[in-house]
Amino acid sequence: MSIRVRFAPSPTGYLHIGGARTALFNWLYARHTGGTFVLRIEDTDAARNTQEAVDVILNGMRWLGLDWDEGPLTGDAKGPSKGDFGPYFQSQRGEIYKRRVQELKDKGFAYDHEGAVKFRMTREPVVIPDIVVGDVTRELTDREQADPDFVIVRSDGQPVFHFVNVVDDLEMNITHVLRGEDHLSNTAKHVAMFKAFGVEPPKYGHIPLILNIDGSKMSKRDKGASLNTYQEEGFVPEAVVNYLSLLGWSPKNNREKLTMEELIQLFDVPGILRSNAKFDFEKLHWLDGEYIREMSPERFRQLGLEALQRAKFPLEKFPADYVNAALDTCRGKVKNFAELGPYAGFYFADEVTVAPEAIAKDFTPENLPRLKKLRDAFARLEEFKATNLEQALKAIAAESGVKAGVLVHPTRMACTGNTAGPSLYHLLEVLGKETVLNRFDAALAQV
RNA sequence: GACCCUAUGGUCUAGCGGUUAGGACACCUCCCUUUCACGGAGGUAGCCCGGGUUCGAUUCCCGGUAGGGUCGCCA
Repeated sequence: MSIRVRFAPSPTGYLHIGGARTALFNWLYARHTGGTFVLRIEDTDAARNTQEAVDVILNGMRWLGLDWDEGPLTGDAKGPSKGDFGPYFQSQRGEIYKRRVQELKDKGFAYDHEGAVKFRMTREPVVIPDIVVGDVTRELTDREQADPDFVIVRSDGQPVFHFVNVVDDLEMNITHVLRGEDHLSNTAKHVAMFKAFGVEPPKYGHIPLILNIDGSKMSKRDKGASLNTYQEEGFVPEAVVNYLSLLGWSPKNNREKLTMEELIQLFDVPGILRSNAKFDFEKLHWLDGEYIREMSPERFRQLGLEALQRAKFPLEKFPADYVNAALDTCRGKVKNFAELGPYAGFYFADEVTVAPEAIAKDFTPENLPRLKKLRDAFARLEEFKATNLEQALKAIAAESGVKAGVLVHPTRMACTGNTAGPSLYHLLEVLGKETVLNRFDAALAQV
């Protein structure tokens, strides 16, 4: 029988990074096995569900490259979808739930209670077969012993999560459920309901949670908890996917960088770990840098352009060739596109600021004559090209009896306002003679 | 309070009775170099604790401790 898995997020207005990882694992499992990946929107809590909130999820999934075989085509609950098991919005499945509630009542597993409907839960310990952690025998807690039954339909007529989740998995023929470990305890309820329906439950696999770096639970407000921040801060989606795949799963061969194709090939349930993982921003940052360095020049230009536009640089004031040339000097230098603004901002500024401390350090009285000579040598250059610039600077350094660095640092500071940046000679070429001389003069005037 | 899961350097992890405990991020040193980044060489740092089982435990069992999760007419 073909494997059918699903990702069933609730439209809360953002896509939690842990939810994205859950989606990824399910997607990888479907692709690895040649199965079907279903996207179902759990919007039973009508009050806080909006089309915008659903779009956030769809956009996030698409950004990561996780396509679904069945599910909504738009964020509109009443809109089009694909697949034979719809509707894929729970808000549209009311009739199915009504029928299933009646079935439970008829079988004696459900009863009315003060306007709500409750499920008659077993009083015995429930064995939860879990393909990740093994069989888990779940005993009733003290509170559950006092009242084991739980509400499946609210008094306002709305069915609750535990019930619709089970009904949908059943109706949609879901064979495997990979979900966060926070659902493990509740799975006893789900298993009991499947039994009440007389149906074998799907194979459950509870994957470990993603925690903050300090070990606390990563909740909505924590930095980096929303996938959206990675989209907005210019991360490469492949890097995010790669990093996420390494949290709670291991290829077990010391590989760190894996393409989507490799992930699909290697991903399997036995590789899923059992312990929670802390989100290490530094490692994601490293991976992002790897992907940025290896991407094509064209894509680097494109993503770099978008990042600079987000950062509100007045790019329209510059020729496209200039912007591209500027971007090209940054390739292999930044590990994240959000760094591009501070790194390359001097290309698009009217003037740069050179800190007084930098003037004091680099533009010393003894260095001043050399810098003036350099400035004039630059001014005399017919062709303002990197090779010529390098030649000129090294010639001045040689005849002055100093290392190139003595001239390089002040020049960089004068032209960019920074101590680090793209290759000096190349950035000077891009900046052009006029700008370089202007900035040189402005810095010299500060001495 | 009860129930459940987990436990290898700071972080992600390999390991599945005998290993100099391996890799990656981060950090430190050096080399390369026009800065940074990259690359190269090296380094600091780890099996939570206590009992068993065994000739031998990081590895198996039990207990403790710690972390996380769950017990909603939220999902």
